[in-house]
Amino acid sequence: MSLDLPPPAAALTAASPPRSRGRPRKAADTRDDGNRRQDLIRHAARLFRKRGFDSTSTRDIAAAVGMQSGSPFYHFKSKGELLGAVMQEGMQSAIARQAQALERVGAAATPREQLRTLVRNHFDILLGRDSDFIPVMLYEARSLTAAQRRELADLQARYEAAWLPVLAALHARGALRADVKLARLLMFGALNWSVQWFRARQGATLDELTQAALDLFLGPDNKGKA
Amino acid sequence: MSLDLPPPAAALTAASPPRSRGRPRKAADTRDDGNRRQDLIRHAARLFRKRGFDSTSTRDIAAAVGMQSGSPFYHFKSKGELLGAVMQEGMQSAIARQAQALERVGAAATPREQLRTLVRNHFDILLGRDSDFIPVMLYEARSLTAAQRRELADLQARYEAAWLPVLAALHARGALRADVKLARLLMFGALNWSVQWFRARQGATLDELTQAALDLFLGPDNKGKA
DNA sequence: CCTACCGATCGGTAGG
DNA sequence: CCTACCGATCGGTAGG
Repeated sequence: MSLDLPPPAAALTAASPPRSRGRPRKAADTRDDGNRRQDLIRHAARLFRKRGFDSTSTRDIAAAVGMQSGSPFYHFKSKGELLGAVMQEGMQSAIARQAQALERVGAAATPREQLRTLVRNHFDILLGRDSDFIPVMLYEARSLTAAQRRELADLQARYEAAWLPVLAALHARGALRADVKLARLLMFGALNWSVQWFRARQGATLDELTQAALDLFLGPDNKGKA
Repeated sequence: MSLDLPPPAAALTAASPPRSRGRPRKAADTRDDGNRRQDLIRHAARLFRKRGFDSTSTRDIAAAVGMQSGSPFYHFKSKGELLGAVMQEGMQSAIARQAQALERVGAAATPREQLRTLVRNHFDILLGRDSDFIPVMLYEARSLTAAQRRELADLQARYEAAWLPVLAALHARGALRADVKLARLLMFGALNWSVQWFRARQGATLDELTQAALDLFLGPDNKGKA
């Protein structure tokens, strides 16, 4: 599948440093194998989000990481595989962060607090630091092949799985009135659409957003403070 | 701005009918001026929705209406203007349909019934018959120029204006707990995202969707039937 | 609205 | 990972 050649140590910036002469150093334990690949994924995510998959050329991406136009294809078989890598990495990170957030709040928390945790974490993934991967996944899915979509489906199902028991518990105690399945779809829409209008450093904070979403989705909290 | 030549009467289909010979009939009062232009807008909307703006070529659109590759540019100065026309037409139609729906339900209706009308109409515009225009506007806005965006902003503001007093009334009587401004953004997201997952002829109907949305957004209806 | 075309861009590749 | 390139596609235009 992938090429066998290890990537040569590359240090190419605006003012290129003097080329090392003589015999290249032997393959050390710390070869920067994945660094360039990661650079490509990260910059591709940023450009795909900003301009869309179709409007971003592989040349744009190469230039962003300081490569020549053909070089991304040393790391990825095609532009589409680079898109798939962005989404895969985004979902894996999202799942990990979601698990950590739930662990932090604890299993003894009320369903309401668990939902707050999920919503707050979701906003962070969509709008916080390094938040290009999931928006790309949400808004550029059309450019995936059927096979790529299948590969992602499993990760997405894992991410969504954490929501259903929380919503079911809220439904059982009357805090969530709508059908659980439709409620999840509508709620995800409310959150995911924030990518279109939220601007950091202007308007609401992520905490305020989270509060507004909970206020909208759940009736008043009739067991505790006002 | 636009060319002065009236478009010749064109009747080109798969099996082209015999060409009319002799002198073309004189310019009648009913010249099919706008028909071809409308055809282009309608088919462009369908293709833009299905494949996206960037992945749809002007050749695709021309072929869909039975034209040659260069002919769309007789009707539109550029591909981007065709996109703008799709969105303009979509918004004008949406505003008209929303006004009719509100008229039908009547000003004496409760805020809850007015919101139901707005939501149901919005779903119809997004997911019902001839529902390509607004999804294109929602999901291809990135391809617009700044000038086009400004032209659309006025229409969008008019469409949104109908929602705010209804939401304010619901907020005033405690049925809507969240901040009105954020609530509108979150609600629009919940509705607009349905474009991504709703499949007609499978799953819920638009009426069921509307009910679920109202259940989610508003507390229980504590003045009337259960 | 068609015919015939241009210039630019793009994804991708061979060969080192 | 770079160099040098290819073939295809695309938006758009002149001229009728």
